[in-house]
Amino acid sequence: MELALSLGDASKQFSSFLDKSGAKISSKDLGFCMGLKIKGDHEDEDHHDHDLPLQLDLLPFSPVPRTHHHNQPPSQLRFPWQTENEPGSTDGMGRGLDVNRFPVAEGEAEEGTTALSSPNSTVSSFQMEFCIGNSRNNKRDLEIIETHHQHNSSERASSRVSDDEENGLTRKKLRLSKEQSAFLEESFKEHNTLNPKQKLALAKQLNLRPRQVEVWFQNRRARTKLKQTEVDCEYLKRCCETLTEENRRLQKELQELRALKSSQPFYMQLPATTLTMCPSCERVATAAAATTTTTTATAANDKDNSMALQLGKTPSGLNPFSQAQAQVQAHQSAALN
DNA sequence: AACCTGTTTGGTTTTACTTCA
DNA sequence: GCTGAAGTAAAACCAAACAGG
Repeated sequence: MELALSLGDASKQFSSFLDKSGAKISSKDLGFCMGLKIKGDHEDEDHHDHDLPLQLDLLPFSPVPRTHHHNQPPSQLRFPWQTENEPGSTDGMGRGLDVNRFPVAEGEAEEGTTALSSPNSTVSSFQMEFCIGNSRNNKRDLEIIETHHQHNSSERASSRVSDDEENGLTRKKLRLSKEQSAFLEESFKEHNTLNPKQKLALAKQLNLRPRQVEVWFQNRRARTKLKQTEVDCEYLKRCCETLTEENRRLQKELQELRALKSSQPFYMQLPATTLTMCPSCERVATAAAATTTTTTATAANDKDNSMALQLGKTPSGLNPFSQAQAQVQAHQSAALN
């Protein structure tokens, strides 16, 4: 069994599949497709039907013919910012996803409604009634009276009015279908904000209220921001851990240097010329200058940080502690000779 | 008017538990 | 008594909707 998932130009990802199934697609179409090719346990047998790929097109504009949709032509949508000449656009505007179709449109395109609903969708859908009040400021004027299908998920995926729905069980919330969400998601990738025109066009295409589209984009932006915050937080956490570790290492190094200094006072009195450098020109300081610097540093014994800084400025590339050790060893061998 | 942010609401999924064959 | 399937209630999660700034 082979499973392939494609975002974007489905024609490329599934060319091998589609070649076998003979499906023709336009390379211009943008789609979200999932291909499933089942090879049965009896591949050696003559079960050709097992080799037939199954491709699910999860966006309304994905290019595979919808043979499971009563041979209806695929309903294709375009983004509001696309012109009719742009890829993905069709002249079939205005008949989009209608899982949350307005009651007005319910009757005229019921076949399409059913066809566009994924049979495997667990998404609920509702029949809505809109009672528009007088005040435009009162958001609740736009009452949604919806009743929930109490049947199985595939039935819930359609927008048909059931007997239960007529009971007037009011809900204010509905879930968008996968197709609607996917289309909004694609729209969001293009533009994470909408101008009023785009909002209206999207709402029309998806058979949603403009307010729903607006809220969806708001929530989507919030989710994006939250995710980004989490990522940033994680990054800062790692930075903090790295710096803490570095700090710990430097503290340890400093302690070792202090111990070295107290155990070998003779060598530490020697001018530490090779341990210092001029902070301005970043060259190793002269003996006199170094002496001055060293004296200063020694006088300010408490200010170990400055010493560490100086040590850290050594141009050799070795770590300061190793360099100090090397110097001590050199002095020791010189003293022995 | 549009957006952000925090909160509420409710649908869906997961989990823990019980019952039963 | 043990096991696995089936059912169920509560918890957890997530997305839609709302309110206020």
